[in-house]
Amino acid sequence: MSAADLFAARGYHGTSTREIARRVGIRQPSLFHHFPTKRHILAELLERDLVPTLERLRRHRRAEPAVRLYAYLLEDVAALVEYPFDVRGLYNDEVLATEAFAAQSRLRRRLREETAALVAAAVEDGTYRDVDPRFARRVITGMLLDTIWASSAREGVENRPAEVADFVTLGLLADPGDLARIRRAATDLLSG
Amino acid sequence: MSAADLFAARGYHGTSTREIARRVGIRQPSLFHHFPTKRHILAELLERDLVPTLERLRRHRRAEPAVRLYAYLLEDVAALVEYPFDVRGLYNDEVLATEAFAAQSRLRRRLREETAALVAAAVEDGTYRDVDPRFARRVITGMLLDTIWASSAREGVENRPAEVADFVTLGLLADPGDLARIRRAATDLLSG
DNA sequence: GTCTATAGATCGATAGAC
DNA sequence: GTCTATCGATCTATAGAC
Repeated sequence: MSAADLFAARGYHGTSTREIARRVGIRQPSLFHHFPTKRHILAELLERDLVPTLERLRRHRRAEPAVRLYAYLLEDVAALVEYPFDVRGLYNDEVLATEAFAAQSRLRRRLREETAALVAAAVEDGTYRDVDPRFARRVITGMLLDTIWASSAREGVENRPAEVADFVTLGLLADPGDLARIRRAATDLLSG
Repeated sequence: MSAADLFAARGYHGTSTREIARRVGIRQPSLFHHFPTKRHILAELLERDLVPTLERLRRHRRAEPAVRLYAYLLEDVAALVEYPFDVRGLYNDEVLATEAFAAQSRLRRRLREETAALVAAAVEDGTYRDVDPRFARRVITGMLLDTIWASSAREGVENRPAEVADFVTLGLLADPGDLARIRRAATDLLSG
């Protein structure tokens, strides 16, 4: 569904149902046979992004927090780079605060909370230095979103997951010498 | 001018000239006495953000690259947090690629190039590890934009500039032990 | 499930009085 | 420099035939 690309590039209001329909190959009113309103179209696209992302974050529950976060970053960036549609910019619109997107907003809040909790746990066990988990969470989501700009800009995308995971981990570690160990544990987790 | 808040929150297309006019306290057609088109309104707002940002990046030309970048981050985040209007989301719309915004796109490209060049110089002199300067540039702009979300969300904003500068520098340094020295040099630069 | 036709609202921008 | 009035385009969504 390339409607997401339109929403991402031009925003919710800048994307007309006529144009969405044209990309799908039907006429504008035919859209309303599949979706009750324009908002429901965006809601489904958001859902299709948020659900697997949250699922990735929740994997490997038994691993140590810093390793889990590293593994999550590897998987998430890899997934974003290969995405069937362009997510960037999907989340920058005020319409998302609307009643119609309540379910998606809940998913998004949960994603944020659980990311911050993971950081907090790694601070707690001494692996990370004493950073504000909400600050770290914001850095991470900011990097993830901006990473996607890169993937469409097609610049050396192969090792980007490792770059992102390394950068974030280095910014958070109490002892930077831990990086190699964490990286190894995370890749073991994913390959095993 | 609170029109920027509207553009930032709802995107270019989601912001009507009627609403902009209402915030300014005049009627919609009166706007067109001050600006020839709606696009020129956004163009001026972009200009008002980009020009001082680029100026900040260019300060302290004689300092070493890693120190300059640290000082830039301190100043830029501090400025963003105190901004008279909300910049977040201003730069996420496809309309910016339009002819009407050619001048602002040039400014923005220059900002990106010079940031990447600063990173490249710090890699060159051995202060930073061997990261892709464009990747680092993207991380930095991603963090800066996402930082602003925090400022409007009003969560412990006082030491955010230092948090951002520390995080970015730690993610880039070849020797994390350099952080204290660079931080000191940068604050000296700004106070001196 | 797709179509044509169109309702009803809102958009950016202009005309012209004051 | 602000106003009222309004044009013409475009928008989401509905009605109803096939």
